Order: sequence, then C-alpha cells, then structure tokens
Amino acid sequence: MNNKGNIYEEFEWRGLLYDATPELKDVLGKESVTAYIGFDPTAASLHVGSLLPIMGLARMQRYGHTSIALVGGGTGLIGDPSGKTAERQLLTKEKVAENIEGIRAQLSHFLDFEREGNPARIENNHDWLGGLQLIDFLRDTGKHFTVNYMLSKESVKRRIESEDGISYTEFTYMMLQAYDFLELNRRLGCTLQMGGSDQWGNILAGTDLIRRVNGNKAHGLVFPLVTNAAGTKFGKTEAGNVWLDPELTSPYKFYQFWLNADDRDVIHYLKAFTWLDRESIAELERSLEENPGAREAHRRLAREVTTMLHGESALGKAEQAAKVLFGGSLENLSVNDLKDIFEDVPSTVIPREELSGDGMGALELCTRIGLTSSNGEARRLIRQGGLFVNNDRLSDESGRVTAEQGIDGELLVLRKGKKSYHLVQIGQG
RNA sequence: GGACGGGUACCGAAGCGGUCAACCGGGCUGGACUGUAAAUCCAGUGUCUUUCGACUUCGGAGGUUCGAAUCCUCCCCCGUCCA
Repeated sequence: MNNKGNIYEEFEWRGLLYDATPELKDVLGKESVTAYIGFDPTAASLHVGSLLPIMGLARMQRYGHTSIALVGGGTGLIGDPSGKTAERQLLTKEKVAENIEGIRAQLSHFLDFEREGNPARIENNHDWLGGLQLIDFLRDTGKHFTVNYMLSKESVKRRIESEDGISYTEFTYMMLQAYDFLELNRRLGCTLQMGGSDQWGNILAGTDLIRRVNGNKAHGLVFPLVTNAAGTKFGKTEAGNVWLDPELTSPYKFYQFWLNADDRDVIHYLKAFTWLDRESIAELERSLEENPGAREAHRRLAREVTTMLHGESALGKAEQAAKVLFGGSLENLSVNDLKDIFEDVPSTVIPREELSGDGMGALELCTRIGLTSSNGEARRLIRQGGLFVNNDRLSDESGRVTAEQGIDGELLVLRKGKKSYHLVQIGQG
C-alpha cells in the first residue's frame, strides 16, 4: 500500500512541511490514512495559491492514502476569521452554491475519483451542518470548547485586540471546522486534516474535539505559506489573481505566470507544484546555476503545471503563442494562425471605413480600443517608444494607422510594452 | 456627551492665501541593460490639446477674497484621550 515510502519525508524535502502533530510521521509510515483539506467557496474559482493544498491531497493519494476534498458549503456561509483583520462580508447562499460547483470541477483535474482502492472524494459540509440543530450543537460540541481555549487561538486573539472586534458568527467558525473534522472522522474514518499554515489553530481544535468526543487520535499537517522572492503576494500579477479557471486566467497567461517566476523561487516551486522527482529537480537546479539564461527550470515548471491543469493541447498553444509573441516577426503567419495564437488577447472590431484613406490617429486608436485610458497616456506611451503596430515600433505620436497596414488587410496587432497585446479586427460594414 | 488630532491624486505623506495639477516615497506604466528574470538606471504617472494654454481636482455644502488645498461657517466621516 505504501509502496513509495513515507509521504511525510516526501513533504519534508519538497518544503511543504510547516508543522505537523507529533505522531503523524509514525502513523504515515505504518498505515494508510484518510486525509482531508477544506476549500473555501469564497470565489467561483480557486487560484494558484490553492494549488499547494490540492497537490498535497493528490500526493497523499499517490502514496496510497485516501484523500477527501471538503468544500465548505456550510462554513462558507460563515467566514473564516483566520488571517483576516476585518470581518468578512457574507456571501449569499446562491453564490456559495455556485462557487462550489466551480471548485468541484477544478479539483477533479487533480484528484482521481476512480482510482482502484483509494478513490478520492469530494464532500460538502453543508450536508451535516445544514440540518444541525442549535441546541444539539451546543450540547454535543459547544460543551467541549471553553471560551478560554478559543480566545487563546491566534486568529481570534488578533481580532479581539483589533478595534472592530470579531462577530459571534466568525468566532464560532473554529467550532464548525472542528465539527467538520469530527464528522469526517465518524463517517469516513478521516484522521488527518491538512491545510495552509493559517489553519493550524482550527485544525488542532478539530483533533482536540475528536479526542474528547470519541477518544480517537487525529492528526494535523500544515503547509507553509507560498512566498516569492520579490516579497509580493504569491499568485498575483499585474493583471490580478491567477485563477485555475481558464475563463478567468487563460492557459497562456497561466503558463506565463510560471515562466516568469523569479530565479530564486523556481526550484522551490518545482518541488512544491510538480511531480518531478529529486534527480530531475537537481538537474534543473544545475542548469539554472550554469546557464540561467536558458531558463530550463522555468520552462519545465510552466510546462508541468500547465499540462496538469489545462492539458497537453492547451500547453502546446501556450508555447506556440509564446514563441511567436516573444520571437519577433509576425510576417509568415496567416490571419487564422494569428487569431488562434491571440485567442486570449483582447480584441476590438473597428469598421473598415474608419481606417481607410489616411486612417485613424494612433492616439485615438489606442484609447478607442482601451489599450490606453486617455489620449495623454497614449501620447506618453508613444513618446517613450512603447507602442508597436504589427511588432514595428510606432514612434511618431501624430502617426496614423490605416487598413492597408492590416495583415491581409484584416488584422492589426497592437502591442504596449513587451507583453500587453491588443488585436484590432478590421470589420466590414 | 466633552477635549484634542485628522480627512490631499492608487497607497503613504508634504503643502497651510497667490509662483499648486499640488514636494517626496511606494506602487504602477514605458524605455535602456538582460534571460519574457532580479538588481540598476532614465522617463512618465488628472483630462483636452501639446508650444503656449484651457478645463476639472485637495471629505461635503456654503461664504470671505481680485485670487483658496490653504481663511470662516455648517455638516459628514475617522483616530486618540476624558466621561
């Protein structure tokens, strides 16, 4: 069953072990356990930050353990105070239900629900929290929590000290999460909860509750917060969050996100987010050291993660697009190729007659399609040499763009700076 | 309820009757160098036109003044302290 050794050690060398309950290592070495991680349905899609816990579950499964992804249909209605400095806005029930569906679909890319012997499961805590009676809950669960205990938890303490305080609702969150663990323990024999390091307090509340209620031993393991060397928040780019949903973050952008990782972070990301083994990673590390310009490690990271989430064909497109976009010439490409490559790029249709004759002023065009937000900004851009039409720099601010410049008379590729593209389709009409 | 302090552009923070579209830092956007990296350097960062200039901004509404972000009145919000 445990044919690959102890997953605890695997987590350790991958840098995924932030903290764990003391007996966990032994337990994982001896038996196969059932583990769960909770996912918060605050948005319709998970983002790259969630990839770490998701991979955690997936790794457990590969090591022969049983993984459960819990979507917080019940707790999502309450809001977790962990890591938050202010009270959260409550989501509507409909919104939560919708978000759960989105998340469920994404999880299925990583977990194997058909796997022989230890199929993964998705549970929704609304199933047991939804019908819970307050009186019963207070007698059976609340009785096991002293307020003193809850007040001593970091997430609560911080909020107690803050000016705005913490609502009773959020204060209760910890109990509900502990109750989830208890339910999963009862129903499915789940004895391990994993999560981000901010979940440590809530997880321990769960193991404590299980011990008190039915005397079982349960464990916890938390992953470190993913950091990046630049000191900004992981998973954020200029354009905002990097989502797992291809509608929100296209495979191309997703690929680029990884490719653009800081040198100092790549190896660490390879360990955390891919399945590559020690030797492969060591090799990439060597390559990074000897020939950083080749960026083999980055490329591999982007490939691995993109394929895992979006599949081979999406990867192929992302790579092809990258080649064209950063390779230089658009010359030998047909309109159809371009449309394909620029699939995710914003695009605007401009009627042909507006571009006929001496065409449209470049300033006006940039602002019209939203590449710049004002003519002044467009002017600055051009002055500083940041505007490209079909990959040729346009440096005259009084320059004009005409239909004749269109590739096959149909398509203009505008670029702002190095990475920001916008298509203009020359429309009939 | 009382006493102070404060609300300035994306954020922080100067300015305290004209020379203020408003110092400075961060962020952000371009450029150079590179490896689609980091660091560094340069430029830019209200709108319209760019040469001058015009217009709209400094919590809100009024007022004083030739002229206000800067003074006065009222109102709203925030912080600290006393009740």
